Amino acid sequence: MSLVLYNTLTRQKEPFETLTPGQVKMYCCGVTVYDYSHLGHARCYITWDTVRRYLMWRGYDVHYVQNFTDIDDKILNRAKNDGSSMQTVAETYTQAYFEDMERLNVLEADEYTYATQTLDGIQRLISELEQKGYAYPANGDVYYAVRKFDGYGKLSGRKLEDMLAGAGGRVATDTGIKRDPADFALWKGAKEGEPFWESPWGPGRPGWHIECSAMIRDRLGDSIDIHMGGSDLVFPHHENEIAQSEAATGHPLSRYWMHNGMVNVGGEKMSKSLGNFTTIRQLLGEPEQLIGEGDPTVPMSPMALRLFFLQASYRKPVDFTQGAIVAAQGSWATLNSALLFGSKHGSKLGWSDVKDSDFLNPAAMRIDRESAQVQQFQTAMDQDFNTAGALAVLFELAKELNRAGNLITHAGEADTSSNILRQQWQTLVCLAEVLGLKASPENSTEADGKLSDEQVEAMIEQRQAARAAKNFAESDRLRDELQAQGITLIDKPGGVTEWHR
RNA sequence: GGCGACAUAGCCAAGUGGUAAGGCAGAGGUCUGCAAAACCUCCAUCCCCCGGUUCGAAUCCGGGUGUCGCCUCCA
Repeated sequence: MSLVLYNTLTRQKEPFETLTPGQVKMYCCGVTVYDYSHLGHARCYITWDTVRRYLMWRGYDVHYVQNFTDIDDKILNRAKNDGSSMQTVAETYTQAYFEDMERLNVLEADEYTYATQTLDGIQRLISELEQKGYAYPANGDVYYAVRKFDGYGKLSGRKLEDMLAGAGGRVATDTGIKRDPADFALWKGAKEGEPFWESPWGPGRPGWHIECSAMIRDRLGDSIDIHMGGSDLVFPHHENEIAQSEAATGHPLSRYWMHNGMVNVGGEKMSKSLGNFTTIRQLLGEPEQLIGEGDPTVPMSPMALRLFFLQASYRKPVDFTQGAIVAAQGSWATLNSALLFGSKHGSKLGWSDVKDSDFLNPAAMRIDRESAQVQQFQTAMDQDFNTAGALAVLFELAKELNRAGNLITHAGEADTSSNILRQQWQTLVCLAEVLGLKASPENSTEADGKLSDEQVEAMIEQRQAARAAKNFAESDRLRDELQAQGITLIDKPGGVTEWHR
């Protein structure tokens, strides 16, 4: 049984074979840091974080590199608007990106690269392309001569002739400088007042596509295993990367190319240019705000957002709607309460290690890799990272654990043995970890520390008295008041009322 | 105009030849002063439409219809 993944380059699923056995070199196209990240970015980096986590779980030694585009016209424009500098804008939104990703439980890359720190590599690569006849200077710019590269179009499956035929007037505008309208800039000469770097072609800044080619070469070598990014990058960005890198090195840039589907709103792609985007922090609330989950100003928890994306196939577009938020929140509540099973019921089940520091640490858990659940999980994930199929395993475990937990709470004991529950719980925690899902703290514990047990008991007594006097309005009022504090009452036969937070 | 993707229950969604996973929501029952909680049970004769191949198709082939993406910055 082996891992199979969909390769955009060949348009089919292929068995995963690395260049070096047991090692994976992967590169992900990062963000251009000129604004807060939106849900499209969230999906992208959650997707590749999950792929990375799964490859690690499968035993691969993974080296994951991601870039920040911190030289770009949009950053420049933003700086002009804000009366700021390109560097300040870039640093602000790079920091914001890290904050957002941390909340979404996206692991940090092994290495981050920045265009501003790759100028040498970029210039070396452009020089090389120039020497080999793939690049030519013009008016202070340097362009890549697309027609010199035989494989141009192999990733996106298009022919130059087709593209130009249908593109209308859009590509014809700057033909005065370019030799061919499809040629793209490797280096852009600086205009008056723009930041610049010195180069053999005069002061200027790198084009967008060249930085990825240079960074990959610098950090990972001529060929890598997986290159990934949003499906909107297939053309021209990734196509151009291939043209640049392969013309220079003579080796395939990447063995596999993977692309995630877009996030849609009302059936249309979420994007900056359409203005229909929701930023991650708009949806989740500002990161510095510490708000209880019951607070209506926080409509979605980070893990629910992550789960929302994982419930769909990473390659298909997803529609982001209010209904989707609600459904994902509900789904997450189910998984979350099961993930908390150990902390909540472990001591009642006689687990002696509940207080150990590693009790909740999946890395310290020994689960049975041969168990039916783990095998089902792996079979799903091996099939091009079928996270939706994998989640079915988690939900089955979660439903059983929640049922057992409810029995413990309401009946005093579960009808499943402590050992089996422990195995199920640890399996759930470990598999959830592979998908980057981790328990959020119980919503009531912190927020409702105001009421002591004694106060609760006192109120229950008052309510019992009201009930005895058939003053149900008063008894219901007391129940509601307690419920508002996160305390649930359970009336049992015989006039006994139990409660839990 | 060129290239490509998708169409499965109220909603989301897995499944690529062997008779429809899972989630959300919903319904009924037990219980209850009511409500809530809990537990039990139910929820696609069918996979956009029309043909074809096959013992057998949501799954393969042909033809439609619809939606979306890329071809300009984009995750």
